[in-house]
Amino acid sequence: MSESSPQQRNAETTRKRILAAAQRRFSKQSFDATGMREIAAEAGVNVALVNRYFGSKEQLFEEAVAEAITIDALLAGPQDGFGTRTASAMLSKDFKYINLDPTAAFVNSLGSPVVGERLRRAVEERLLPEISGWLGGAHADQRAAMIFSALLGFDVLRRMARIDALNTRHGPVLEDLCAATLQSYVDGAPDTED
Amino acid sequence: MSESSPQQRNAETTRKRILAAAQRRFSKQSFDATGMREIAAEAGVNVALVNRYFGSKEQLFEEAVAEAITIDALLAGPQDGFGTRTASAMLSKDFKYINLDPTAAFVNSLGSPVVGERLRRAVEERLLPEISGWLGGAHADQRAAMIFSALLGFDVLRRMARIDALNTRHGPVLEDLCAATLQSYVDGAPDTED
DNA sequence: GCAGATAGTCAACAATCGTTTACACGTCAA
DNA sequence: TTGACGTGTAAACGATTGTTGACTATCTGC
Repeated sequence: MSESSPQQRNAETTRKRILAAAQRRFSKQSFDATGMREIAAEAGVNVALVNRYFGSKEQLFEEAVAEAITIDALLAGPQDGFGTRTASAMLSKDFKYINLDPTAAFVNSLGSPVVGERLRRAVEERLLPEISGWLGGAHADQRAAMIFSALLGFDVLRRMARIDALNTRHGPVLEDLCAATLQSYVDGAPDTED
Repeated sequence: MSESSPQQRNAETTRKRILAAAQRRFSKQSFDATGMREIAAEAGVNVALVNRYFGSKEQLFEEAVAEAITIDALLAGPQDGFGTRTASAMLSKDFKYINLDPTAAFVNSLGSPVVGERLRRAVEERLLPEISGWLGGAHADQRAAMIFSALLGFDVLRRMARIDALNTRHGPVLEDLCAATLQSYVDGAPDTED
């Protein structure tokens, strides 16, 4: 391919190709795990060129995610039925609440590839069964996972990302919101035939 | 300190000291960002000894998190009021749903330090205001953050950790659970005076 | 007090990282 | 056609990584 069509020189096009490659890699691997040479190879250019256009790996990353972060699709439409609509979207095969690869761009952009499997097994084989057994009832596995997901998402934003809206000074409001959600997983097994 | 008390030799004690140091570091930094020499220094031993006791960095990590993962405290007590109780705990200053540092041990164990701030700002300054403005009403910032937290936690577990209970084949159940939660954030501003 | 085993250190390994410097190619104006 | 500028490459830099083999120090049992 690259030999038959020698790829005419164009700075702007090349820059975009590098940025797209960076977005793809950062969506699937952590910042640390992603190498400059890896990005350059995917873009079909030399490593030095990446540094030339973006200065450093950090600046490249910043530009890559800045362009990819938007949530427009989910906010299109009326507020009635948002929950149903979004829940449906969340379960769709290629769900994207931010561009490219959803949570990956946020969380997986941190993270080492080899670590994933280790943590996955610890959660799946030890933590969730514990909650699930404690819950009992129909769809206990799903409800257990939802509880852990609520804990996880909340804590990631509040403590890791230090989102101000989740600061302790808003405690009363947040407690009410969390309480209702969590209790609903404990009490309510949804009456769905599965 | 270490000169006045020459630290008598004890393999078992030293091993535990290394493991504790590893847990502390992995709780605060990513797997990649944490170096063997860093752990060894915190444990007060030579790098080579860490490899000698644990074989490799991966094995050390696995043993470190395996010991730290438990959720006992939250499951102690009746199911009535679990939501209220857990929500309260989530907001407490030193909340731990797994030992040491909560979500950090799960998510931060993936991740690069320099990346955190970049993502944090992207979410806080662009994503959340967008949702918040769309929501309107009281405590819109908190409700927006809760929505994103639900998205994040769910997607991390389902797609990154590939938790089986959240597999698409359980779609109907999960959709009901997610829908109720998400819609509650859209409709309901809790009637708390703040 | 003296082997011998165990606990721990030192130094170097090979690999990979992000980055930079020096150079070659391609294109366009004169 | 030639010079010059912008695009791209090649190669090496220094630093740091996880890991290993040879070595030293300490402790234990005789």
